[in-house]
Amino acid sequence: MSFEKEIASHFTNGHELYLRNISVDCVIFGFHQNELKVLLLQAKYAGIWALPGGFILKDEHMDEAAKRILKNRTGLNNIFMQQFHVFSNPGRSTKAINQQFLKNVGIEMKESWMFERFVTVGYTALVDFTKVEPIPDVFSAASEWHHLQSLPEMILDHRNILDTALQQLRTNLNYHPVGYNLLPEKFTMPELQILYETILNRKLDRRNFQRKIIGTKILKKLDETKKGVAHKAPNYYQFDLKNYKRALQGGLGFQLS
Amino acid sequence: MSFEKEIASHFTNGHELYLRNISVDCVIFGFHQNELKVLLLQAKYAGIWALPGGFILKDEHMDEAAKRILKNRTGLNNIFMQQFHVFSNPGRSTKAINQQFLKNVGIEMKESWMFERFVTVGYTALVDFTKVEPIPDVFSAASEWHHLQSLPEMILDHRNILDTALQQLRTNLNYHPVGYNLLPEKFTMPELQILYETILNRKLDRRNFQRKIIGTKILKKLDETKKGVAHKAPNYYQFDLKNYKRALQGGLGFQLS
DNA sequence: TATCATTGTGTCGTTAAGACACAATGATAA
DNA sequence: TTATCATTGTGTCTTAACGACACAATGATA
Repeated sequence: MSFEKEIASHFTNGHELYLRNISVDCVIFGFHQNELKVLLLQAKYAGIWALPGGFILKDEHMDEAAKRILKNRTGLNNIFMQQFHVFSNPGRSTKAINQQFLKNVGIEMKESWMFERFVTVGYTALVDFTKVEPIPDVFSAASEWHHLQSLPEMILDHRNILDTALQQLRTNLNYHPVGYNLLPEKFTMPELQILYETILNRKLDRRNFQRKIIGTKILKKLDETKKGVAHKAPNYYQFDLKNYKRALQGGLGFQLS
Repeated sequence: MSFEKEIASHFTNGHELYLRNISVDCVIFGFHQNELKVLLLQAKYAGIWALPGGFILKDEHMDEAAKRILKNRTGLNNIFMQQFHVFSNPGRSTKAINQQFLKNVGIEMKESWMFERFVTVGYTALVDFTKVEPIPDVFSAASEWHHLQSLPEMILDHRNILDTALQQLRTNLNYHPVGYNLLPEKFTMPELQILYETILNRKLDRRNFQRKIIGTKILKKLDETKKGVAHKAPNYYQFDLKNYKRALQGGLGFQLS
């Protein structure tokens, strides 16, 4: 299908596929080494940035919709995702933006489900950005990882959604284990600590960190040290997946200073 | 407007007023003395029970919708409410139920926005049930307070919504102050403790409870004791509204054993 | 006036967490 | 070959929060 036809079809018939007035926006955080980024899409023509989002199929659980969006923008499966808040400002309509978009495509349209107001549900995900080749959606010209320190202007309340998600991500470090899919199979304690420090954007005490993480029992200590490093070789660990997944559901419950 | 006309109008034209495919369900907990109840509506004809719910007006914030629903079912204003979860099971459609309802009213209808699937956002509220004269909505024959220990069969996933809300209410005791609007202007420490014990459904240590509550600074100790009680007269307290409201936003952060 | 259930206040031990010290390690440089 | 030194592994000390518990004060009732 040509681009124009795809767009026209989406605006005229999309409401036969999707629920109306409700959308899902995903705040996909990307980590690697010591960097934390977030995936943003740049709209065609307008150039403004937005969170990857989408709609809920008529016969689809909202969680599935979030996973589908993640899969379509990153290619990743089986990533832990969580709904964290509903954003329902009455001004959440992209009517003007969408009409301008259609005009640029060369389509005239008076009415569309896409012109209506959307209540949106925010989801978070945390992935390794080196394992992702970002894929823009049909409305976007680019899909890129952005440093949290230098974010571009964003559409509607997406900046607020992002900020809320980051808060939630940080709070969740106290309740949910983090690191699986983000670190190599075998990793060292300093590597895990850097992950936490990067998310929190502050330093943690090395010794107290180790004590707390060990206390959660989500790690298995391996009989192996990292080779070829200057100075003392750190021990390798790997996640104890059984305890890790239990903690994902049940929670950890410690406090990071 | 006659009942039949009101119903017919709602099913045929309601989507001009409200957002589609999204609803709000309120879990309104009621407290008094040492009892915790929840407000449920009994559907006309079918007799099954449901949480008070409703829809979001096209130009209304979702929080306002929740407050409007609370106001309409209880008459209460200015009650602290919180969204706590989105329920989006693909099977969340009341098509069969609504068609049966219409049949009982004496209306035939093939299509309606009310037959579609709804994603619903759960809200919690906690009120004094002696200050409420429950008002059924147009679909309901009765509106009653139910003990949490003896709940009737409920529509769709409303029982699950209620259980999730109760969990959230209990967890929130550690983060948000509770009691304003539920206790008299002046109250005693044992009265406040009973509120907490009733919500948690377990006993707390009297002395440790006092220590923690005092630590939050949400109370002002009055120079007055309760009169006419057998045994030692307990002191009166009242809420320090400034600190109370600050804690409502910012959180408390203690742990009840 | 004694009783007694209840309230006000304090103490003790345990645990979790923050701050910090010191020995062990192992590649690198002298 | 040996000393250096940044980094890691492990432990201790102190403080704060909290659960368990003791005891005196109160005030209507018997």
